[in-house]
Amino acid sequence: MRSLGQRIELLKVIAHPIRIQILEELTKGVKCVSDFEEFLEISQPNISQHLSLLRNFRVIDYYIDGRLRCYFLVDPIIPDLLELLKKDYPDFLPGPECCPITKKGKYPGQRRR
Amino acid sequence: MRSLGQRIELLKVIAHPIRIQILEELTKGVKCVSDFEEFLEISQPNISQHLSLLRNFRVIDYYIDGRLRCYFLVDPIIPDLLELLKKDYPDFLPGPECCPITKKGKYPGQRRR
DNA sequence: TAAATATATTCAAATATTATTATATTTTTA
DNA sequence: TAAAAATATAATAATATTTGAATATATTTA
Repeated sequence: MRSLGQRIELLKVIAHPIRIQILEELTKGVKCVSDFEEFLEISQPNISQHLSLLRNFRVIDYYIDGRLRCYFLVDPIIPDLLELLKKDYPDFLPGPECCPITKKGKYPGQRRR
Repeated sequence: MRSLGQRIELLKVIAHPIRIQILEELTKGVKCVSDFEEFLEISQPNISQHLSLLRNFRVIDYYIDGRLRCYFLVDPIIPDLLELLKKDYPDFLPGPECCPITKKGKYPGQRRR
């Protein structure tokens, strides 16, 4: 199991609009840098920086084909995580019994003092 | 379904060592601020700051019991997300066919030029 | 009603993340 | 072999996040 630190690290790595799009794309298969240039509206160096960050955290890796770098997913949690984030949920969990709209209620734990 | 922006926002909110611990604790039930003080090694104002951030993003809410504020989970994705992050996975996904250890291979997409 | 308790708010300082710009590297092609 | 193509790296500037310190608010208790 991932440590707390590793879980946070992973979340931080994914929590970026460019990187999450890169990962979404890679769940569909191998892609090289210029493939990303086609749909990401940022500069090539910036794409490379995000790819290299993802690689440093072992989320993706690449192989070389001539002058292309072909990137692919490595961390197996990624597809599940991206899918879960897109899942439909009700607006909120059922509130605790003691939680009326008035925001008044009784504390369920041991009361101190 | 959450928009891309909402998904990122959610990930960023969770991707913090204190906040993820707060959320883990809240999956077990209602907790007030001084409950958190017992196991988080940070100042009370700092705890309140994180709680208020979580509330601003509609991840948690609270009700009032006298001078206690009793916090609880609101966003239903949280328990699933925290559970997924703790799930055991193999070290990596099976690599693409064309990816030997040598990092050499053939690009599977349309080759440009 | 004054003191104590529980918690929140505000602002500034410290730190971390991200984007930009310029340049470098490697491989292929003419 | 020089130029073009594909990509990476490094340094800096811009921006966002986090913490710390001081203080404020509301409720209960003595």
